[in-house]
Amino acid sequence: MESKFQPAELERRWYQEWESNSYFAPRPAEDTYSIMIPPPNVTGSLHMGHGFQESIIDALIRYHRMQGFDTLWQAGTDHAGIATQMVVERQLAAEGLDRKSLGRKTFIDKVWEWKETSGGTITQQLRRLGASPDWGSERFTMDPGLSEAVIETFVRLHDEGLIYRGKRLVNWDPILHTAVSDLEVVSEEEKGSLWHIRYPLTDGDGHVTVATTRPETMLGDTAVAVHPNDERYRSLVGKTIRLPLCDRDIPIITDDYVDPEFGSGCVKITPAHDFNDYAMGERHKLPKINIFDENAAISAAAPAPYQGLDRFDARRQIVQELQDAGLLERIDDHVLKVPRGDRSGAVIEPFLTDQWFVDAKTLAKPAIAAVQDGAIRFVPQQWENTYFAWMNNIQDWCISRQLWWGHRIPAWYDDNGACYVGRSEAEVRKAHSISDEISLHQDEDVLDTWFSSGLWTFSTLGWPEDTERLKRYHPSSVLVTGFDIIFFWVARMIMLTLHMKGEVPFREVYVHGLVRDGEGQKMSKSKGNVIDPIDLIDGITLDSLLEKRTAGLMQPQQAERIRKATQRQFPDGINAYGTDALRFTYYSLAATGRDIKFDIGRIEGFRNFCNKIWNAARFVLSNCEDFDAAAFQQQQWSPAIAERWIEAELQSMLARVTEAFENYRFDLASQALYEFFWNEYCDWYLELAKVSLRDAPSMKDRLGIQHTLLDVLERSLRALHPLMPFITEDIWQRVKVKLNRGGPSIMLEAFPERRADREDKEAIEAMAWVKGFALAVRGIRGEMNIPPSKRVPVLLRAGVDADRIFLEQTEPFLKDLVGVDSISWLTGEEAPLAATGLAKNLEILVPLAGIIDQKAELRRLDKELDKLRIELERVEKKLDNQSFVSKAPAAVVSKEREKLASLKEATSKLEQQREQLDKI
RNA sequence: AGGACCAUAGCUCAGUUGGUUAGAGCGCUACCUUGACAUGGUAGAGGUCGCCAGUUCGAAUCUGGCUGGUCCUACCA
Repeated sequence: MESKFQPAELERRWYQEWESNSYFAPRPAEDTYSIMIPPPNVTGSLHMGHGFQESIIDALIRYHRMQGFDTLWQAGTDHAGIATQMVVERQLAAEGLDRKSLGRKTFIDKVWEWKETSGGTITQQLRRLGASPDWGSERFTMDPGLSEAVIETFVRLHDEGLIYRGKRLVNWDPILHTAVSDLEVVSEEEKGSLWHIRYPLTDGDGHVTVATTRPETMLGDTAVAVHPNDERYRSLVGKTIRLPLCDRDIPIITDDYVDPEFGSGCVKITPAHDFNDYAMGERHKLPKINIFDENAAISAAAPAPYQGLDRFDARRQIVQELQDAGLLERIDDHVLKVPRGDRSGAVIEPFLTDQWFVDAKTLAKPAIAAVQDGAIRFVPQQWENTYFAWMNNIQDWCISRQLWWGHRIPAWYDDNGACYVGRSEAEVRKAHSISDEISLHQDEDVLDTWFSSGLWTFSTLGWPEDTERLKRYHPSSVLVTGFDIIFFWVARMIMLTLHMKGEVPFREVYVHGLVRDGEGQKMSKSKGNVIDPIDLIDGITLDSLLEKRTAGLMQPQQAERIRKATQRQFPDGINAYGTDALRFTYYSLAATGRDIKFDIGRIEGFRNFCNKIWNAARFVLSNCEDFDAAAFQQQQWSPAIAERWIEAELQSMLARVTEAFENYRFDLASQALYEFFWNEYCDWYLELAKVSLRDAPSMKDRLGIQHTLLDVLERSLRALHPLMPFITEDIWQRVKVKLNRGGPSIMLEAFPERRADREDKEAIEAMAWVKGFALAVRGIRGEMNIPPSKRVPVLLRAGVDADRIFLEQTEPFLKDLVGVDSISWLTGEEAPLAATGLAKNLEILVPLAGIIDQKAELRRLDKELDKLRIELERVEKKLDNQSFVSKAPAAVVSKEREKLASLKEATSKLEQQREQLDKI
């Protein structure tokens, strides 16, 4: 083995080994455990969020697989309607083509072609993470089976009246030319203006002033509204105004919605282009004038001079004309929220069109109940509030999209516009007795991507067929996802699955946080702060990183700033840390579902941990070359104190790890493993074993110690494996040979079994004593600057029986661990001049002769005494408090009393020692 | 506007039903290349647990308020 851990080669080798042997496939067992991957977009590449999420899923999967479950991790990808269509359209644009000139069929063929050739990037990258999904059953949301599930669901919901078609005001993306759902609209504050416009009264008796952020929509105004209690306008209510530039008369009405405090307290109402105005229009039966076309340019419904103008050009022109007419009272600067499409960035236009909707209110009821009554549990639980808040307030879901890439809506129209929904044209004709002479054409629209994602947990398992897989793996055990898609996906999955399948899609939802950069900023291409998980695994030079971060920016002027920031943060690029270190970093940061600031220092620390494991294994293997498993088996070896102790520590680690896994506390699991392996096994047990092996024990003892070294290492590797799959496999393969146990791969082995009979309190106490002794002597050595090469004698005084027993059990270790050449008890005679340390109340003296600076020792003692006295005072005060003594539980009080006695004794011992030292 | 979460060492974070001398990693200081590992070892410095009240014998932990930060939902034309 190399002296340094080199991850790259072995990661590739082992992954290939696992995959080619189908180790990821489910294996029959009584209990099942299943997780459906949140399907990444086929267009996507792996980012830190995926890395984090899939690492968590893989840990859960590997852990349960090792616990003996029939474990399925369902793999797959999402067709991601808008995102994918945009990618392919952009490519066509580069070739001077567009989808309309190609036609629907050719365009869709192109998208499929693209999906086949370059759509699998992300699944390849998933492999680099060591992910172990069942690749053999990978699904895509537009596979025939899944498409069938989509059509079946649509038709059934339609038959039940839960899907309907209607003309509604929807969010329209004028670049993509499609409706989008509320969730696909992001509103950010932007600087704008508030125009105050005079609307003259029809009777010529003055005017009212309305304030608006969108003057161009006045072309579609059908009323002006004031608050019913607003005295200023009371006399005008019922009159009409003459709408400037339009020569239409529109009424002045009252509505509670109007805030008299804002602007002039008088609002123009445009029912066809604003959601609030739409609602008001419905209340007051106002006409709706649609003044835009699908490009958000002015339509034929508006006065001729403006027709065909883009909305922003129209705005400029209208403002100018109002000003020329003296109707523009003033313009205020105004910050407003501008709604933009999350994909296109275009300003979203509320637009009246025919669309398909899901009656979400009806579906939400059982979905709310499922979480309320605990059929589905959120972890952390607080997310349930978010879920309820949205579900109790849910709006009907617009599911039609004016795109080509996606599941086409299974509805057909005849030439009279009559609409028929069915599984196919043939079914529709048959059901409605439509003869072949009558032509039918299918709805041009496709379904929102999230409609098919909503069926993911059961469509992937073969539904609507009643398959074995479906029976076996549904409902899934847990959904692992980010809070950002609770509404998009989680809620819709729960609604659709409960309704279609009659059961919950999953029993638990583990909601993890977002991965942010070191400063807590969201990682984004435009900020130039993205870290690619693959770069953390393989490393990247500064030049390549700069290239990557500044290429293809939407705002090229940001490039210089990004270069500088990147150079500052990664002056030497990024080192190659390997997958295991990256994964372990994710786990250590995965606490309580909060957001993660990704700190490069953490991964470096865990790379070092990998190296530590590697070198510990090197040490063990090189010291066990002559180990003979068969010979060991034949002996009746009873473990000595050090071996009993490390076994007990292993048990306690396993208990912590198991509990952590049950509670999705991957940070605690990783910490327990790290602490056990480094701070107990490496720091102490390997050192103890060195001593015992060197002291030429019997062959029986030698085999026993070697067995412990190998066996504890082997079980540690198995416990670590769900978190660090590669290094554990590589080392395990070498260790299992020595132990003569195990199958072809660590990933198929059982998670280490817990053994209550090996929780050895006595051994733990003995080792605690050893540690206390070592710490006391090392403390003296350290602060007295005694060189490590200098061996010192140690004298003991004032011990109790336990001290003598422990000393007897562990004396050989003590000498080596802390560089001591002799240990003896002081009996009666005067102690020599010495430095004093305490382990509990055992006095440990290191004679000063020729070694120690007396002044330094006095300083050291004073420091120790100060600490003791502060603590002593605190405890005394506590015990002097009558109400503490009478009200606190007896156990707490007696613990304090013991502490007091012990502190007093320690203080007086050190004081005596100090006095003696001071005299000389 | 409503809601959620966060505030602990220079930095990133643990601290599970109130009782520890408040911890870890990184960074920092000193010493050490001793046969697994300098991606290492040993010792050490560093915190009035954001602020103010309250409950309690006892508060980092519970309650209320305040300040600062992050985010979500809704939205004023």
